Amino acid sequence: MGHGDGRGRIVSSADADDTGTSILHVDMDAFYAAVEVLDDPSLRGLPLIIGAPDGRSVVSSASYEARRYGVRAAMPVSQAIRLCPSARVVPPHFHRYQAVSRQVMGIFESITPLVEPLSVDEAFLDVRGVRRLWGSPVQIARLVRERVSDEVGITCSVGVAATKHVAKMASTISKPDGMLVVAASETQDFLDPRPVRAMWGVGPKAAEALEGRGIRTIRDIRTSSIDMLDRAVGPALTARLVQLSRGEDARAVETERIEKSIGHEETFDTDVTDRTYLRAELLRLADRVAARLRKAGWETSTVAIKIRFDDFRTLSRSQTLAEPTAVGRRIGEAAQALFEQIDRRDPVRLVGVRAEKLRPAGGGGIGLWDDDEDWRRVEGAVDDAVARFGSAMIGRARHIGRGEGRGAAQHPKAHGLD
DNA sequence: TCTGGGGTCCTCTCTCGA
DNA sequence: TCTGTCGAGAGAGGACCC
Repeated sequence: MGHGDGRGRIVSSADADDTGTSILHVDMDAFYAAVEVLDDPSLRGLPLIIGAPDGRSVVSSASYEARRYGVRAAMPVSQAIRLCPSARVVPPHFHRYQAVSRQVMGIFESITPLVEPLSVDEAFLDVRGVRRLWGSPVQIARLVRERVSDEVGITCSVGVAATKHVAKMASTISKPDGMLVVAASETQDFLDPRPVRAMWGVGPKAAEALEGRGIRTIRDIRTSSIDMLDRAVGPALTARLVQLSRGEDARAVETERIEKSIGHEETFDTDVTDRTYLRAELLRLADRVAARLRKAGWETSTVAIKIRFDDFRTLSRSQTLAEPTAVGRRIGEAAQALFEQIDRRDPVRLVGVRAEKLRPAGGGGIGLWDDDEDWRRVEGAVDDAVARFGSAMIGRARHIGRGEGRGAAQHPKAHGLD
């Protein structure tokens, strides 16, 4: 999702030179905010902040009207409201965004079978094989933009280039509601003056390390010594950045993506010291992970937990299981055992459980447990928790257990229940 | 003035066996 | 039998992406 506010936007004309290009990067403009406007047109033109208005939530997306005040994704909602007090804060509706995303991806797939979704709101398209059907890459980009606008009612931006990296940079620069074409022969001129931070894979830390050595533009990366780059960002990133800085990017548009891990984590409204409650949370998260594993037909052979303390220091622990499993109880027990290894007793703000090293289910997990039985056990655990923490928790806990809740979990202390 | 959630990938350290 | 070395794999932590 783009973080910019549209300043510095560059777009191409409809008859731009697209020689040597075949990759499109399509990115929806302020996607979550656009879907909210779609569903409630009275919001059009208002500064919108998509994020839970209470607790410790952060901005998931913001309309361009809000971005002009400095509001950015991943910023705490409280800070965003201070920057833009007139903004309307809208809680996110993720199921709705996924539904609109499916509609948009359907349009892409009706144009080319080579579609690689990157997230809910962006995708790469390889249009090499469909030129005779739809025309040149520029004509296809225009078609995509028209169809998304006409059939879905939201705008998108498209980068057209010879490689994925350049196409992605181009779409970012053309936002919102634009198209930028970089012909193969113009790639180096396009890349050279851009800041290192604009490169895919260069975040705040890498940018700081590079800029601290005077490496500020992509041209600087291209012309710096490998030794200096190595010292700044390490050999793996150096190799990648040097290639990208030359416009070399052999990555194809991949239509299949294999999940490598599945996890859940939750930040509490207020920090938690009660270890019994934290153990129960781990079990609940493990159940959600296990349910997703079974639904996807996977088993896990490694369970990892994440604990974030009140000072934001984060620990992780992981363990390889004797046997792969998709059973919530086994994952939960492993998570709880890992938790017991952590000596620190400070207040905890977040707990997470993740299943790693996935493999297709072949044995014990599936078949031993069905969802109904798991739910009976979850309901039983909820009843135990209610007995322990008070009845006011029951509605919230059951909602969370069924995956209906979202955002920060509620500790009973937050309600003054214990 | 506080810092979500769901992921992937990389680096470093440690352990273990050859 | 002891010591050193090397590679593989596991585990921990961090950076990055949307």
